Amino acid sequence: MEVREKPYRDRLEGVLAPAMATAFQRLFDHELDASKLSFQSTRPEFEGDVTINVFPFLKVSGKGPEPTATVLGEFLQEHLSVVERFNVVKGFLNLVITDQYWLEFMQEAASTDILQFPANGNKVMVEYSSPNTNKPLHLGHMRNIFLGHSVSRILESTGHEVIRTQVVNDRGIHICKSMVAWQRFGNGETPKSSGIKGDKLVGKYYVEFDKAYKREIELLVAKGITKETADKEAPIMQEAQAMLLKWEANDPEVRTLWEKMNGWVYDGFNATYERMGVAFDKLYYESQTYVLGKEDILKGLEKGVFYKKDGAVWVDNTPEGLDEKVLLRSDGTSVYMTQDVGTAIQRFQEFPGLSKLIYTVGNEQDYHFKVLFLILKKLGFPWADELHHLSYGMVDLPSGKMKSREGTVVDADELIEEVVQEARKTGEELSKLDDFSEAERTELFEMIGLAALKYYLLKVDPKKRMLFDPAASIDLHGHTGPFIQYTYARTRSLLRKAGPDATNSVSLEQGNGTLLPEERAVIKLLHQFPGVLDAAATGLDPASLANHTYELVKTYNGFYQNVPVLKEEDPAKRAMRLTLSKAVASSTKKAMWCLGIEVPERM
RNA sequence: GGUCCCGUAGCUCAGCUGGAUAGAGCACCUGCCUUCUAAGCUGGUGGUCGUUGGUUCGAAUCCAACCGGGAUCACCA
Repeated sequence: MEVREKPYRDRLEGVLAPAMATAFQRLFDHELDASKLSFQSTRPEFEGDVTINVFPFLKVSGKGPEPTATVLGEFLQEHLSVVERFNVVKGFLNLVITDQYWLEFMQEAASTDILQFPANGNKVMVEYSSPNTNKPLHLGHMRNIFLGHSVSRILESTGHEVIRTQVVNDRGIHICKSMVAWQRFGNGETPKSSGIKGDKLVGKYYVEFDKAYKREIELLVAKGITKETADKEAPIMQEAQAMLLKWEANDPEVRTLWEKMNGWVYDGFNATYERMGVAFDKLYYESQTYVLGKEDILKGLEKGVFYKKDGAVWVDNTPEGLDEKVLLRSDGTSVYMTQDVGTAIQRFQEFPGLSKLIYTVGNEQDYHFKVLFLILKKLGFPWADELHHLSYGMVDLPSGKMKSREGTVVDADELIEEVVQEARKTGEELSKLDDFSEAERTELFEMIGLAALKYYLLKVDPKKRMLFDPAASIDLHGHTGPFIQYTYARTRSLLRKAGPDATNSVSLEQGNGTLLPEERAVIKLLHQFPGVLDAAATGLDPASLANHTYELVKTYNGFYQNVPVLKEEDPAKRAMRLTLSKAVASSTKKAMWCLGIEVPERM
């Protein structure tokens, strides 16, 4: 059997699997088919820690389920010191792992960061957020941003070097609309003069544009012009289109206004990002990247990867089960796909050694990315296989889909303020914070509110469409971020009271059978944590990490409620339980860091 | 119409490389604060895992068809 490539997957399996291979040689004179070997946690109603299912091996053993499991169990018990004893139920071999093993692992988890893997030399770029500059960030962006940010952290924890990036969609007809409306109706209003946050102000004029546009269409239709014609001929729309042309022609006046209004938006975005606790290492602006890709497409045309039809350049993806797609219009201009091709190429040139590029973009663009990756593969770039679309589902509201046109979007700033206020309300009611200064309270409530929101959005499988329930998102009880924070604060409280040396006298020499079920359950979840992190990194899935963290702290709460720690008189047991609390504290803190969530010392 | 995704408790979600009696949270009912933080813990109610077939020792999990919901398929971005 080969050495496992992923030592973090599960350490026990790393010991058990080779022993199983040896057992197969000796007992059955057969190679073990490792793909059929599966380990699972023993169900709580049976005795044991790890369960091996022997059904797949009955042909090889030539025996029934029970005898097969029994001989394997005897072999493992005899050859592995970590196997204390075993029992067999039907085809299930339940192994009891020694307390010694669990205690040693606990000690390690308390003294080292089990959720930090060594650097592996891989450089990964993660793109997320990527907003338009004509309106403020909303709930949809929040899922995107928290996801991308969390994935970045998870990748860092598993040893990758991460470059966080966003493409700011700063050009195009949408921003021209805001600009035209501001010119017409703004009377020189600025964020400073109005006290309105920059992105909100520009968003306001985007809405003003739409209103004026609709009025003009109505007027034209009233004059007997068809709706279709009116859509095109409304003066304000023509003005916006003229402005876009001027922008492209580098008209100084338009460019100045554009820079001014985009500047307002960036100030607004940055304030929101800062409150969210996210940041980027590298920004791309579409005003600079939209010209990219044209030459790459032409090169592809020369190589015969693409073809010309009616003056336009096409790619034929029908052999791959997709469609044909235009890459350059017959007038030679680019489409959206063109610049995405060019941008990807540029990034790999700019960052030599970049091994992976992850796009955090909604699943409505699944097809787009399929085509993009395929085109880059056809162009022969070896890194084309390392492109990933982190595709996430839309966020629905109880009232249905979010639509910016219909004003049903949930504004990011408002939502954050709401959850923070809710945290404040609850926090003040519980009145545990009498000695906190106002500044400390504010910081704490900010932390708790954001935890509620981030955890709420991250605990659901990213791939799935999810429902945003406002009441549930500000809930601080149950399966929530604040619940996890609360448990962390409990562990910190214990450790503070115990003093700095409290965990020093922990003894690993305790006899087997002394570990309580509550203690063992917590340690086992800690033991699984590195494997969960590894899987989360591989699957770009913060939800699995979020759910495991919840399971851990929930189990710890059961321990806390039923087993004395500080009040335990036996110094060895007391030290052990404090060490366990320390391990839970540090792992929980790190896991929450991976989710982009901070944890408080007290709450 | 083609392609892709999703249907699990009243609601929101886990579980899905096939394994033992399908799990949480919310909601509802029930106990536990003179004791380490009750933002907690305990017990209970609640399921044809969309439907039907197939694969097999074994299917919520894999395959097919169907039903229901969504996305996407522009010389748009």
